[in-house]
Amino acid sequence: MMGGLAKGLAVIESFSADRPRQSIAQVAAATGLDRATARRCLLTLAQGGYAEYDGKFFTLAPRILRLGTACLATMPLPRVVQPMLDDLSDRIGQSTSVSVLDGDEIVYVARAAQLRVMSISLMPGSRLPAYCTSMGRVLLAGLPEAEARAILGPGPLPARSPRTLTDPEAVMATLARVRADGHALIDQEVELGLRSMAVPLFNARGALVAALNVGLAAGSEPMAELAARFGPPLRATQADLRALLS
Amino acid sequence: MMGGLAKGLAVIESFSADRPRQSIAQVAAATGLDRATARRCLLTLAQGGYAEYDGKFFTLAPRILRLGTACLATMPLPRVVQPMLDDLSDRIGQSTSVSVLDGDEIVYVARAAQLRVMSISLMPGSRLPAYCTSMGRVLLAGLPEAEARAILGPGPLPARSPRTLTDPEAVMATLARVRADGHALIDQEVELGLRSMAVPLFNARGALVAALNVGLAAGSEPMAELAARFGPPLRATQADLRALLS
DNA sequence: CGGTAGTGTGCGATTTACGAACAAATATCG
DNA sequence: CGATATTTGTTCGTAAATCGCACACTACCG
Repeated sequence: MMGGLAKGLAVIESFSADRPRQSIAQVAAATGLDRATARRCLLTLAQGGYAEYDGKFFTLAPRILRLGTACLATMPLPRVVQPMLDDLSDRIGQSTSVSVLDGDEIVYVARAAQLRVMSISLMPGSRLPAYCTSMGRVLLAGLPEAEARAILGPGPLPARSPRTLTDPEAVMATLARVRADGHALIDQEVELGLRSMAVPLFNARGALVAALNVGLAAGSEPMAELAARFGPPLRATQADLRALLS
Repeated sequence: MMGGLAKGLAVIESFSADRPRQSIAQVAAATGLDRATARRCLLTLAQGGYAEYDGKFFTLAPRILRLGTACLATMPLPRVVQPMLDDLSDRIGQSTSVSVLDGDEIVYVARAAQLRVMSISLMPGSRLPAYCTSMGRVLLAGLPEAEARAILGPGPLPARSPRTLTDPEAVMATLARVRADGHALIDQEVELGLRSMAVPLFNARGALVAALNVGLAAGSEPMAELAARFGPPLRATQADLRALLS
């Protein structure tokens, strides 16, 4: 309906860690927009304080963060779960997180970090693919089979580690298991040395709204023991949050 | 130049923690746009997956976070400082943060939390006013006097606690002190029970690019001791980062 | 010097935004 | 309870904006 707005948002999204500084032509190429249009978008962003221009390259300004945090702030989820996440994390001595599904990715909305075991640093707003993460499996398991299959696509899925399941049907099979168990276990599929366990978070009406997980360094213990150790505290937090989530 | 984009961004910013769900008319009132225009913006956002519409109210969708995180990802700052922040936080056993200045607010770009002492939860993208925070004082002290005074405005500044300095000239006086000391100390000005100390972060060319702070619960010790205890580790990290920042 | 890549600037055709008007829902009040 | 106000959502015609193309200009290189 409003082309200009959609184009401008696409321009913002064209910036990433790989391309923090872009020229007009680069943005035009990345977004498929005409150079003149990209220029107008970028100048508008610069005028609004959302971007900076040194005459050659454009950079996003901190003001852009207002857009994202407006969303985080509007979600009651982070505010409600953060205290319980901190508490849970303290009790079990491991990092815990809450995420929601956005397309084929999970988006972290809250996190209580303990020890750094991952190579990348996760924070609210960070994204990981759904198919190879414990929270992603939990969230996919809550969808109708056809929808989950559509999100996974025809495959093969990118192997983030040697242990990643790359066949969509293999992932679909784990989803059935997740539904039966009420939790998902991931053993070094997203990154070698990292294991995690996730449970779904339901609201008071019983709808699946998010996932809660614990991540820890891979050890020698069998995965079954992991479920025995972290299942109870996770389920306790899950139950506590059930009444608090709308 | 591109009115539609600017209006759409204003619509996104009109959402906040206080107003997570807004009707068309509410958005129109908050942004000063015509109802028809606000409607087009919102429908465009919904069509792009940035917002959700239940026929009555609009809500921002997680996809919006892509815009903000696109910016965080483009900033080399978070990636560079996060490991050193974690390390520093472990060594001194307190929460540490890095922020940059955006207008009259500081924006957190990285954070290593230890114990929760503040009533609000801070995360990358969070904002606080500059005038009453240690990092804000450091960043204001790096500006020309006239600019700092312009940002502070005519006053009086809102008193976030009984100890908040509300007179812009009083704040300006502390800035001179900050320049002389090379650090800023804040004693419960942003919130009762919370103290903090900040140092500036310079890049390799000597330009002020951010501020680094440590926050801790207020105790009985004099503020001077705080400077003696945390000054050395803060300055060590400050020096380590100097070469890494461009 | 010619080629390449990038930027800035008109200029029609098209699209969009504005404002008012209409329809529907909600609130107010006798 | 029913009728009138008031607010909200939607539609529509017109005026003004943008879009995409084309061309001129600069800088950089072989």
